[in-house]
Amino acid sequence: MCGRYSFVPTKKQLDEQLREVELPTTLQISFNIAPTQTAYVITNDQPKVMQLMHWGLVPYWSKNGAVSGKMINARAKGIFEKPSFRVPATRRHCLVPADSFYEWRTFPGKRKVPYRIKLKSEKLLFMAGIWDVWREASKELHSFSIITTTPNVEVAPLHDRMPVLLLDPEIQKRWLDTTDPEETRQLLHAPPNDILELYRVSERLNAPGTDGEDLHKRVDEDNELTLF
DNA sequence: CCAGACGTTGTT
DNA sequence: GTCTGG
DNA sequence: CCAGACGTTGTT
DNA sequence: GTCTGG
Repeated sequence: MCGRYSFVPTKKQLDEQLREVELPTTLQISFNIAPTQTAYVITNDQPKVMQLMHWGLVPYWSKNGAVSGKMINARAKGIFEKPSFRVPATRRHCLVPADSFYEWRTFPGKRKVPYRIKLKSEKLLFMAGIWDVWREASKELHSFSIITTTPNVEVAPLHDRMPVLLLDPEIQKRWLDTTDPEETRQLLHAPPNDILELYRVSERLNAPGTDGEDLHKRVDEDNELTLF
């Protein structure tokens, strides 16, 4: 699954992977992006713009337009059958840029230990997303959801879900452009093995609202915790 | 027909 | 908006 | 995802 | 235990 991630791009990553996108004058970065917060997405509607949207999809037919954080993820399997996702899955695709995402392991005593997962290649990740816009009177609320699938071998020891990663620029374009359900389905699969690396990070990450570069620092494994 | 839900994950 | 349950 | 709240009444 | 907020 993906319930927390980071967007702290290096200049190299911006130059190489976001050069076709207009960047805001002040780029909002975060080591700890949590559900309901705003984060950047690149949509099929405006593929040259980084748009800030709320994480946690609010369907266009929502009664109150509340960002609940309930729909932060959408399962790839069955996405067209869900009333909340059917329209976005067809014609509102987006890319969710990230340098890493996080997963937790829970230990007896309820201790939760976070791990950072990133590409070995040091490239930015583009997670597959869907977006929607809710309108009432003059109010507009844009929101998105990250699509999940079964994990590859690196992530499997931590969790049984992970975000769909669109690794190739051509695949990223196809994701934004397609409105064909069959092509959409085909693009939503687990990534190949051996492309990701992961390491333990500080439990300071657990509290939503904390931020800072120390959240990306490696933490040595405890002997007391048998992890792998 | 109308009312109410519409989602995912993890844990036991 | 659309589907499910009663 | 995790953390933190979860309630009412009466008194200061 | 379960819901809400970030």
